[in-house]
Amino acid sequence: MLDMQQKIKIFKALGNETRFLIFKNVFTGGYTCSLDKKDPKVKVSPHATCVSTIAEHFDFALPTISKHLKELREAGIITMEKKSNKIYIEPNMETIRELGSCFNTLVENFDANRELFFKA
Amino acid sequence: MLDMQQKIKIFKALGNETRFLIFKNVFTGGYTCSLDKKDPKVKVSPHATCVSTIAEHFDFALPTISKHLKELREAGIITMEKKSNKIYIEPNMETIRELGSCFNTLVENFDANRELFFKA
DNA sequence: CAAGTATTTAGTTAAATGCCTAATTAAGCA
DNA sequence: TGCTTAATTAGGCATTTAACTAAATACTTG
Repeated sequence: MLDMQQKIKIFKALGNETRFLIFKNVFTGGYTCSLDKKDPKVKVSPHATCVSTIAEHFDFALPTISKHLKELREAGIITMEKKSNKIYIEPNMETIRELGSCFNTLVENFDANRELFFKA
Repeated sequence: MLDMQQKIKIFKALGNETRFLIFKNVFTGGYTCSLDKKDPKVKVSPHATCVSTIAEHFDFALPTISKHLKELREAGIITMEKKSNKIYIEPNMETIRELGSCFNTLVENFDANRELFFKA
């Protein structure tokens, strides 16, 4: 279960347009690290990408993207795994799933309480 | 459906500890506006509270709480309705529900895509 | 080991954020 | 019509954030 501080970190991470777009990119990119296109050196998930490949899609300098990725990783919504001299990045589905169920629980409980209150 | 900018606003709003706690307070408070306890003047939902009642639970000045509430309202996660000279505040379940289903859709699609990729 | 590739760290700067107090608006009541 | 209550607006200040460039680290390869 995500504790409150962790949830706040996640919201903070996604509450910035650039980071939100980076997350979207990691999540839906659907491209391998472009550096591996011609000559793949390591075996990774078909969704995995790497820092400089993500940066290609943005007008910000590489260190800026790197810092944003660090914040997304610290929030637990992406994973970054070093293989060879690159870092392969994937969404952390476990966290996304948990976050979804938090909201579901919130809605269900609220509905249940309302029903309880208004029952005959 | 929540558009991207709206989602970012929601995340930004909840990505600050004070606002997160205010939201929690609005959501789970379970108390009427304390000013109405003895002598209720208007009829509101049993969950509704008001700005100064929320502020009682925090060590921040009233204008600070007011500003935070405004941000939560602009993000669409609470509603604020003026009745008499007080403002009654409630969680906006519609937005919470939508946000939950966004994450659910994200998870489901990802799982579906993964399954598609790895199928025999 | 030198050169190249991938990424992070350090240090700087401008803008945004979060808080405060004082003043203002709005509504209800004696 | 003034007095009280509820909330917002205005203005100021300290801290944090998000960006940059330059330098450092880590790993690979000739």
